[in-house]
Amino acid sequence: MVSTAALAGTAALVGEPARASMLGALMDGRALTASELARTAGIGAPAASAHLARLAEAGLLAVERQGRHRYHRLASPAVARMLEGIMAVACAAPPRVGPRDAALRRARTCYDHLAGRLAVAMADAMVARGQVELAADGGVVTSSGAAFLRGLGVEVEGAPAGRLFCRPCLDWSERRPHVAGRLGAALCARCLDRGWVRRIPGTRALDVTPEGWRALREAFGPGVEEAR
Amino acid sequence: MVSTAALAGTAALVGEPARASMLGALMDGRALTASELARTAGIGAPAASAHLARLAEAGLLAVERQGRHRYHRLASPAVARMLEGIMAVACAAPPRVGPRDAALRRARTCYDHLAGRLAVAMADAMVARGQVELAADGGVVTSSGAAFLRGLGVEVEGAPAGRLFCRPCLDWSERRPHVAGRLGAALCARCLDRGWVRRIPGTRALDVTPEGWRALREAFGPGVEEAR
DNA sequence: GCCATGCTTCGCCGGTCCCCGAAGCATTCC
DNA sequence: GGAATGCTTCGGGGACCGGCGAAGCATGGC
Repeated sequence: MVSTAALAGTAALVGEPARASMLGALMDGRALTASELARTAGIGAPAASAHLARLAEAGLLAVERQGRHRYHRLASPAVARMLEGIMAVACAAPPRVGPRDAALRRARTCYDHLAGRLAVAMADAMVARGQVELAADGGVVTSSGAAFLRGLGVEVEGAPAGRLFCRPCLDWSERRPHVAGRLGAALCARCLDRGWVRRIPGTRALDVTPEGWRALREAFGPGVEEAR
Repeated sequence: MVSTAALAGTAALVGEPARASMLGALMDGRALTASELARTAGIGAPAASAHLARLAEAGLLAVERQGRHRYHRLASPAVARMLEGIMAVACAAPPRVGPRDAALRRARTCYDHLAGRLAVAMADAMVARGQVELAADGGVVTSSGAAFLRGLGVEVEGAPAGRLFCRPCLDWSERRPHVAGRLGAALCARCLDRGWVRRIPGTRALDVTPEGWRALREAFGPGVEEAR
């Protein structure tokens, strides 16, 4: 029973609105300062300081001091995976999903990869064309998929035997899988640095540029337009 | 911000010692009655009833009434995945891992598959022999692996294109991946019904029978003995 | 029909923990 | 050096939540 205490302790850290809000803000993979996180959570500096100290102590956050600022980020991909897992359960529960956060539902980052309708549509397109195969417990990129991705400028070095792996990640708003893992991260990075999508400051939501819609349509087919 | 409230709510449900204890007890995939869970958590019937009602309401548990008993089980594999994810983070944090629960660390069930030293050793053996390939974000069974598994009587119907998928699951006690997913479940079931491992009542720990050690050694090589 | 068992609801108590205001270091800029 | 900014520590007040005991429905066995 020693382990369930640890389970409860970690979950309790996430199970507090202010802390959850901070962790959610960090899910895009960036590092934020203590005061930015305090503002996000809607609490004062002292309370934020205490929360952040506890999260860091427990190994959920990594802290980096830079001058008189303290930058906080998720300590590891495992933490992001944990948060994704909780969100998947959290958003499966309520029968009625709020119509809010339309921008978030359309396109957002999920730690290091894309999520939302756009990401699901991209995954669907790649699956339909036999470029990737996704199952509940894993996914692979086929050789035609590798060629397609190379054409996009996405280079993912192979996994064990030269294969390309991609982890499926249950999209909490769409409730269908999108592409995560190394491939998801590379794809997201490519979309950002080609200017196809842009971060919307202050949120995890993403804006798809007009050029982005053109390029994505050309690469992934007309299906992605439905995410618009 | 609507989503972080849900995140906090779900995490808070897990973040309470009594509830975490109950969820932990259900991680072996079985269904237990309310009173059994109350005993496990070390609380009275009224408190347990309230907790279970909340967990069911939130969609973490599925309840099935059978006569005057109420059987509770995890509502879905997603819930188990969430709990695994939290455990992985929880057990990565504390630098000192208690020497307790030696039996749990050796071999246990993890929802529907095997975990602990034994499971990691089995995964290692299969990887070393090129029967499965595991990466952080996915895994596949090779054709030689499929033949090996068939020989064991483990039949897993193919994923998308006739491939066999196996999800890697970070072992919270060993901090290395073992085999989960459909393959993990099938392997675990096979070990149980051949009498190689037996459930130890009242815990998720597993006992490996003498015959089990012989059979596992023969199938997976001498490496598994080190888990003994 | 009656009792026993399993689970739930109600009312109350107690502890935990989360927040803020004020004051105290640390770092940088002028 | 002095002032401003960013963050932390301290102390106190308040709210939330979990636990038990007693009593109230259900279901099953005799």
